[in-house]
Amino acid sequence: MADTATGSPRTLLNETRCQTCSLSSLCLPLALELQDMDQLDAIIRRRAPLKKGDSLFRQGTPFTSVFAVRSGSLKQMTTEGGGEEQLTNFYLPSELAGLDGIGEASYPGTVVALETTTVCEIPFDRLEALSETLPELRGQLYRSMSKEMRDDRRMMRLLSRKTADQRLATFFTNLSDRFRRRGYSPFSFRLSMSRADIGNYLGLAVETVSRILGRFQTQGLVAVSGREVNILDLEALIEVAEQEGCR
Amino acid sequence: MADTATGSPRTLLNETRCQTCSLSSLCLPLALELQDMDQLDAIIRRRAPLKKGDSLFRQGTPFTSVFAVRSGSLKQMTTEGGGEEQLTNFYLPSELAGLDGIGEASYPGTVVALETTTVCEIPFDRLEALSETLPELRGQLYRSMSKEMRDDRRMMRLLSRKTADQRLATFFTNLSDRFRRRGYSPFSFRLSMSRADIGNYLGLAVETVSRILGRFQTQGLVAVSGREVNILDLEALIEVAEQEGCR
DNA sequence: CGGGTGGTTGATTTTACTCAACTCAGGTGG
DNA sequence: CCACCTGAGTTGAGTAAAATCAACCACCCG
Repeated sequence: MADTATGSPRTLLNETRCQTCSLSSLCLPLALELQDMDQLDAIIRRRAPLKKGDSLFRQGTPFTSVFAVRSGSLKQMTTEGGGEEQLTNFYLPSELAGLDGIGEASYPGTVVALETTTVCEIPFDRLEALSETLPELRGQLYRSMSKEMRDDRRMMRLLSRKTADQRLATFFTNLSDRFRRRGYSPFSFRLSMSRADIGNYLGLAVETVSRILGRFQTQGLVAVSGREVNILDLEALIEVAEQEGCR
Repeated sequence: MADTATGSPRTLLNETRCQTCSLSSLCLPLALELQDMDQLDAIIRRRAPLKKGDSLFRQGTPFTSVFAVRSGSLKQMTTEGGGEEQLTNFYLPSELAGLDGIGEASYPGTVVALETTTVCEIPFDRLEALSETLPELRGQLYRSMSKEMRDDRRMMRLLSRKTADQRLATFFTNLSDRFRRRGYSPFSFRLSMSRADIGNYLGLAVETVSRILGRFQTQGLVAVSGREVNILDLEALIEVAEQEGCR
């Protein structure tokens, strides 16, 4: 997705402050006054871009910071009892990774870059301290956390009640929506994750993902070529995603 | 579960203060000084007990408070697009319901009592205000939220990777553990939820739940009679729950 | 040019769902 | 007090959906 992200909304290199960041209206600064934004700005650490496959933090590593994605994308994975990995989330620009480590000694999951990705590191103790005097910031943090909880609930619903077709359709409409909100085309984008990632995330075998993508294609819902996606009939896709009483 | 909850750890009627509440070591007051606890205490509203089937709040109702369970148990459900209900959580004594509504205008789910249940209502604006001066309280709130996020992740893992057997085994070991932490027997308890609830929660058909319970019984893992559960071989149950590479 | 990864397609199998019948316990009302 | 009814739970038979196994393709990179 970063490949796309370096595109449309101008992502200037000197865009190193919340005030000038094109994502500020979606990210933590949302609802902050200019001067407050400066204060938040002061505690944020910019990091060297992550390369594809680099991990932002690993499961079990001491928890220190939450991270806002500036460009690119991340995936979060958890391993339990030495078993295989479960992919629990994708993070797009303006989204916060690491929230589920708050209050814990260590991160409960590993977060890895799916492509070249830049993030803002926000040391949590500093954020905590700052939020003591900035109610809006605190509120925003709560909002981010409870939003992630609601997203998790939606995901649980998807995993326990939806068919493979519905899962894929939901995945695409959800991505489309998130791109739209960020100012990118909701109809045409590049997937930064592999089919295996998608399958893992949606609780499906890779083969199933592939097959259903093929079917969607013949049905004229989407045009997929490798990781390039064109949504041809968003309405119909939403229809598939939400159709009920199928099982 | 309340049936059990009214039992062992003495639940006196005049136990109307956090300081004397047997759950304070698990609930929000955890890590608070005595005097701080008093302050929290002051904002908490006790409510008349809910009867089985009563709803604590309904999806779409304006968000005002979070609720700590004092005795009994709750289930949380969400309906999406007029579809059927998805059961997303059970709440036992000391656990907080409503966290996922924080920062939203309305509750994203409906919470219903599974049996006679008493709760402490904590108006969120008051909690917010109080947490401004009590870092420990704030931290505890963060911890509760991020814990729920981690539980959600575990649930997602369960729904997308585990077999029906593993799901049931996980469900029982998890319940057992939660009862143990609360001072009840980890081996013998009463389910406050129906088979349908369990199935809905675990993403399984009622019949499947029933069948697997039967199998567990013949395997000597548990003895189930109606809603009365005796765990006969917790080790083996954990084994089943965690076995990997089965699919 | 060869090896490897990521992706697709086909055939078969497995798992859990659906549909249906049936049991059981609790509650109600005659 | 008992017959009946209802809802919850169990059990069985057949089915459908997606997993697995296996082969194959295409692109990329050295």
